Amino acid sequence: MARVSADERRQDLVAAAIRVLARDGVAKASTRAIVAEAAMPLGFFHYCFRSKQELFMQVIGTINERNRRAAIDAVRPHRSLPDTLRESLRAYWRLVEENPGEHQITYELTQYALRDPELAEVARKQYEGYLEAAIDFLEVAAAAARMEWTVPLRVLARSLRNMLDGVTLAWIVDRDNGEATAVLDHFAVQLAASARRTTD
Amino acid sequence: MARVSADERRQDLVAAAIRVLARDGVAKASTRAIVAEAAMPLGFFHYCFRSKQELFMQVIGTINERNRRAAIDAVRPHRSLPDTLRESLRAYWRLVEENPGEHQITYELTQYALRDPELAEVARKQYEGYLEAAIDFLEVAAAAARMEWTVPLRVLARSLRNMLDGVTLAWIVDRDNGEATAVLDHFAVQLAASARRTTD
DNA sequence: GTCTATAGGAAGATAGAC
DNA sequence: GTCTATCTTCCTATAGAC
Repeated sequence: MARVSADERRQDLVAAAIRVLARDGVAKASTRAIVAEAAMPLGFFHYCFRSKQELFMQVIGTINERNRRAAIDAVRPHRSLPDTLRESLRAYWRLVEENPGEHQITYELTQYALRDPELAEVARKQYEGYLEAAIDFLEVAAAAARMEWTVPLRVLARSLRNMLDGVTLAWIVDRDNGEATAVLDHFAVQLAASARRTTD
Repeated sequence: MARVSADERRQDLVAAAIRVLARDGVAKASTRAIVAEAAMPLGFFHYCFRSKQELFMQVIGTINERNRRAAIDAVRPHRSLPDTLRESLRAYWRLVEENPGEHQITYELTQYALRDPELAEVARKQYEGYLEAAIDFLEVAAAAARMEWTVPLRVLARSLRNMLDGVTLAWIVDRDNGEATAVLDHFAVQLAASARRTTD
C-alpha cells in the first residue's frame, strides 16, 4: 500500500462510509464493509479513527453540512410570498429526488445516533441547525414580499421543518413523487395564509 | 426448562423483543439479547422462528396493530370541527408522551425494514394503513360537524400523517412537549380552514 | 508516522439429544 | 414435539512490524 497521510485516508473513509450507508444501510455499514469500499486493508480503520463512533460522528457532520448548504441554495425569493414558498419547497424537493440515498441515511443515522450517548448530542445539534435554517428562510421569504408573519415564527419554522421531515420520510417508504409534491404545494398555501402585508 | 408450547414461546419472544427494542434500539436487539430478556436458552429462538426477520415481521405487525387501535381510540368527535381536530390530535399526542419507546422503535423498525427485501413490503403496508386511518378520521370529523373538505381528502390525510410523523420524530430528538403541542394546535387550525359548512 | 497480522468475542443459524 | 450443545462467520479493536 502506498504511503498516504492519515488525514487523506480519513476523508476517503468518510466518503466510503457514506456510499456504503446509502447503498446498504446502517446495519451493514461495518468497519470491514467500509474499508472494502475504500479499497483499504482492515487495519487502516483503527489507525485513522479511534472507534467506529468517531467515524460516524464525522459522517453525520459531513452529511449535515452538505444538506444545510443545499437547503440554503434551494431558497429562491420571489415578489409574492406564495411563489417564494412554493418554489423553494419544490427546489428542496428536487434535492431529495436527486439524492434519495443520502436523505434516507439522514433519518437512519439520527435514530442510530440517539441510541449512543456519545452521538446523541450530535443528532440534537443537527436538528437545531435545521430549525435555525427554517427560521432564516421564513424571515427572508416574508421580507422579500414585504409581508410579516401572524403566527409565532418559532411555531411556523417547526411546522415547516416537521412537514419536510414527514413528507420525506413517507416518500422514502412509498416513492410517490406526485403525492409528496401535492402535499408540499398545499403546505405552501397554508403557510402563506399565516402572513399579512407589512403596515409600516 | 418447563415444556411449553412453541406458540406460547413465540408470543413471549415477541413481547421480549419489543422491550429490548424500546430499551436498547434495533442495533442491540440481537437474538441473544431477546432470549435473555425472555429468560430462555438461545436455542429456543430458531426453534420458534425460522429467522430473525420472521420475528421482526411479527414485532412490526404487533406494534402496528397496537398503534392503529390507539389512534382510533384517540378520536373524539365534537360539535365544532376545530374542536374535534385539536382534541383528537392532543389525545394522540398523549399516547406518544406516555409511550415514547414504542413510538421511537416504530421509526427505527421502518428504516430497518426498508433495507430488507423481505420486510420492506410490511413497512409499506404499515404506512398505507396509517394513511387509511387518517382518511377515516377526517371523514368522521367533518361529518360530525356537518362540514365538508374543500381540498382533496387524499392531500389532507397525507398532510396529517406527515405532520404527525414529523412532530413525533422531532420530539423523539428534543423531547420538547410544549413545542410539539404548539405545532399540533396550529396544524389543527390550518386544517379546519380547509373545510366549509355542507350546503345540502 | 504508516501499515499488517492477529486477537477475542458476539453474531445468526443448525444438527442432533431427549 | 421440545430443548441443548455447537458451528461458522463476521464483528470491533489492538499489538507490534516496517
